[in-house]
Amino acid sequence: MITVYNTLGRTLETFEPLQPGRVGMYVCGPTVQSPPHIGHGRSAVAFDVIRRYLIWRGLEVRFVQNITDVDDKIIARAAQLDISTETLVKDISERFLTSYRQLGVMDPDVAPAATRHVPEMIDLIDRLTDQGLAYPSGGDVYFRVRRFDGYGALSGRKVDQLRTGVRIEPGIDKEDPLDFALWKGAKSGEPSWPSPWGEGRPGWHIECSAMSAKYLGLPFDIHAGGADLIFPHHENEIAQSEGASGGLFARYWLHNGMVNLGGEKLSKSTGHIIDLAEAIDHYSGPVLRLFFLRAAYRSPIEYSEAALTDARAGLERLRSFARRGRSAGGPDQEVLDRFVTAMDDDFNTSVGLGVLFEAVREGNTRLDQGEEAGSILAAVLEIAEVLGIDLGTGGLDDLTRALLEVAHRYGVGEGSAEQMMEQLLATRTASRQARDWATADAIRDDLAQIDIVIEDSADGTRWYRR
RNA sequence: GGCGACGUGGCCGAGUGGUUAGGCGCGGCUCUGCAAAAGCCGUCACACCGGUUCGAUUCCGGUCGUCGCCUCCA
Repeated sequence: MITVYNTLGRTLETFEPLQPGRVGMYVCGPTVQSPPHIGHGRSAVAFDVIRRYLIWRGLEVRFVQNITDVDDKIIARAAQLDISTETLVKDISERFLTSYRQLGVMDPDVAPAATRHVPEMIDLIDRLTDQGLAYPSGGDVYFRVRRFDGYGALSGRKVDQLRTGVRIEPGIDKEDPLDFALWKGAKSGEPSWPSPWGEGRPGWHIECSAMSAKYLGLPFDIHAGGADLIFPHHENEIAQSEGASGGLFARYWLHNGMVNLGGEKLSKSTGHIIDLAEAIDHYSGPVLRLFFLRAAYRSPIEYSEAALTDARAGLERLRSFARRGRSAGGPDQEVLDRFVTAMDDDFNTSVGLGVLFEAVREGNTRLDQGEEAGSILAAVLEIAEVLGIDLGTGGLDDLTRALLEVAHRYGVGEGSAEQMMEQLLATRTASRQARDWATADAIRDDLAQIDIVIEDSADGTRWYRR
C-alpha cells in the first residue's frame, strides 16, 4: 500500500489511482528563460524517482511535463540578448534536457509546449468567461478570484487575508486586485496569437490547466511541482480547471522542498543560484542525484560543498560493492521488501537508501567471508535502478590515447583500450609475483594519473575509473 | 501582518511514546608486500521551559531560533 502526502488536505493518504493500474502524472516544468539551477535538478529527480517507483510497483504511468516557452521574462531576455524568443527557447530547452538526462531523469512521455496549445487555452478561457468566472478588460482577460468558492483550499489561504496591495499592477484594469491574468493583450513587437479578445498571449497558469486536461483527462491522479508553486500557480490552476469543468482537477498534489544556499532559497530573480550544468560538471550527475535522494523529497535541503563531497563518498561505496561480485539468482526478497516498506511511505528515499546501504554492508560481509552474495548484489542493482542511481563507472574508450602512453612505458603493445588495460594488469601481476614492488607500484601510480584506480584483492586485481 | 514547515550526535539526514536508522568524517583494530577496498569496535544525539504519562527526542502548551509562501520562481 503506497501512501502519499497530499498538499491538498495536508495529510498522508493511501494512493489509489483513479483507474486501477494506471497513473496520470503532471509535473510543472520550467519556464525556459535561463539555464537550469540546482533547484530544477532536485525537483526533476524527486518526481523521476516517484515515477520510476510507481512503474516498478507495476503501475503504468503516463508522465507529462510542460515547457513554458512564452512569458514576460523570456521576451525580455531574448530582447536583451538580441535573439528571437524561439532561439532562446530552443537553446534553454536543450540545456534543461541535457542536464536532466545527466541526472538520470527519464524523458517525459509528453512534453507539451505552451505555444503549441494556444487554441486549447483560448477554448478554456472562453468557457470561463461564459460562466462569468472571467472577464475581458482592455485586451486582457482576468479570472474573478472571489467568484470561485474553493479558492485558497490548496494553499490554506483565505482570500481576505492575502496581501492584496502588492498584487496591483499599475495601469491594469482589474475589477479586483486578486484577479489574475488568463490572457494578456500584446504590446508591439511581442509574440502574439489571434484570439476573440484581440492579439495576445496566454497567462502563465492557463497552460497547465489546458495541457494537463488534454493529455491526461480530468480528473487525473498526480499533480506535482516545487513547493514555491503552491501559491499562486497551483491555486490558480485549480480555480481555472475546476471553474471551467465543475469537477475535480487533480487528486494528489505533491510538492518538493526547496534547495537552499547559505540558508536562503535559490532564486532566479535574485541571481542567488547554483548553475545545474556547472554542478554536474564538478561532481557528476549521479553524485548530485544521490545528494538529492539522501533527504526526503519534501524537506528543504542545504546545498554545500561538504554535503556533495559526502554524497560522492557514498556513491563510491555503492559502486565499490557493485564491482566486487556478480549478481546471481533472483534479488534478495527481504531486502526488496524493506525497500518497498520505506518507499511506500511517501517515497522516503532517505530510508530507502538506508536499506540500500545496509544491503551493501551485508553483501560485503558475505564476500569477506567467502560466501555467496549474488542475490544481495542483484537486489542492490535493482534498487539502484529504481532510484535511478547509475552504479557503472564507464568504459575506457576515451582514455585510449592516454593508456597508449602508459602501455609504451611498460612494453605493452598498441591495441584497444581494454586490451592494453588487460596487458598492463598482467604485467603488473607478473611484477608482483617477482616481488618487483617498484614496477608494480609505478604501473599503479601511472594509471592513477589518468584516473584509473587499481585495487588488489584475494580474487584478482580490479580497476575502475575514478 | 497572515499562512505553513522545521530545529536530531563532529557534519548530512531519517524516524519513533519505552528497543541499532543510514551515510560521511575522525580514532583504533583485522585483512594486506604497500596502497585501496572491505569488516569489526568506539565517537550513543534529539533547541529551551512547562504539562500529560509508569516512561517523551517522539503527544500538548509556551519561549527562542531558522526557513518557505503571501510578487516571477522547481
